[in-house]
Amino acid sequence: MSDRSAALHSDMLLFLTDEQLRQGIEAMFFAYQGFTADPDRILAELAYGRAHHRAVHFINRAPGTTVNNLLGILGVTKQSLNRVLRTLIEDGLVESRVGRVDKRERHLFLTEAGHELEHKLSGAQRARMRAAYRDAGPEAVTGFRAVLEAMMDPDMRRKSRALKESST
Amino acid sequence: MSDRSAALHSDMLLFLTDEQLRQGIEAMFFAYQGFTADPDRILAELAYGRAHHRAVHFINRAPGTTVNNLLGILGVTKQSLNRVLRTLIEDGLVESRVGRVDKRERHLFLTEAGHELEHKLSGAQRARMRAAYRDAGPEAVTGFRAVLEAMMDPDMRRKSRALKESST
DNA sequence: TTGGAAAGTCAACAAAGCTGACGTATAATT
DNA sequence: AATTATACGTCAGCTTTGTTGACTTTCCAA
Repeated sequence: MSDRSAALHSDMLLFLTDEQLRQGIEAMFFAYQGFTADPDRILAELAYGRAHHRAVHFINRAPGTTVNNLLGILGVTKQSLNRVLRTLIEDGLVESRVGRVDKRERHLFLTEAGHELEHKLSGAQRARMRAAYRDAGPEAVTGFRAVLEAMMDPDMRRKSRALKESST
Repeated sequence: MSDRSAALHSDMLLFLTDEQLRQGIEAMFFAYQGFTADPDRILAELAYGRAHHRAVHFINRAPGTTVNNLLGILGVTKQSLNRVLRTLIEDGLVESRVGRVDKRERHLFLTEAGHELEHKLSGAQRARMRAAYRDAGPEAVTGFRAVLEAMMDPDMRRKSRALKESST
């Protein structure tokens, strides 16, 4: 073992105590509470839930996505997604268009009203994210993103990256 | 505005694009999926859910805590917690002792079996956290924690800190 | 000592996940 | 052309975990 890697190793040993890891786990829990709190309040007034939010979010991010694709991103069953999607379509927030090349597919889009809700929800969430970034400082953000990426399941990491690249 | 704060300001403007914020939001979503995946698999085999995990986790962290206190940490109603707690007590994972000074209160403790489950669950979660920290590097961890803290609701931040301090 | 507040429990309901089975339209394969 | 596979929707029924409302038991303060 080189001096350098030995130093790194002992750094890590020092750092990754059980207690530190537990604190990270708890931080993740509490932060996620905060992360969802603002949209939850908005959704509650509209008789929607988090499931609706997620659908609206990802349809906005990948307009024209198919039901099957959305399923893969959200990690739920089609029955579960279908229930949510049906109400969103009925309420005129989402439009479902039959695929032109493959007519079995349904391509999903936000309507004007859908975009409005999306913007309201993501606005609240972005405001919190922005505030957190501001409080933590620019350098912190890089680390934050790196750890989150590393925490994902590999196939989700792939999907996350695909979304990022598609929206540049 | 000083030169320094002007520079910082423009940094921030550059940094906090809508797109960056959205990516942070998505990263949070995908990472949380990964974060809960391992415990979820273990719990499924035991016919328990995430709610049981959370209860067991925080009882372990704050042995002797009251139901009311736990309620505040978890952010659910007492009826919801009670159901979970009841099965854990029936199954012999949690012990509920009537308060000695205030007999209305119940103090909660993990039994031997409870500790075993807690260890199994947190082991899986710690392993993932450790791997993520390792992949992201030590500097990243500081940033990660800072952003998570900043993202919490203030009262939750207080509770998170109280837990940290109590276990040193 | 009595009346209100607090801690906890029981009952019933809702949201959103799940499995399984089935139907229909379209595409792909043989 | 016939078969098989895929994409989507739907029905039924179950589970987990959240909610509100009503009820005891206990404590405390007027």
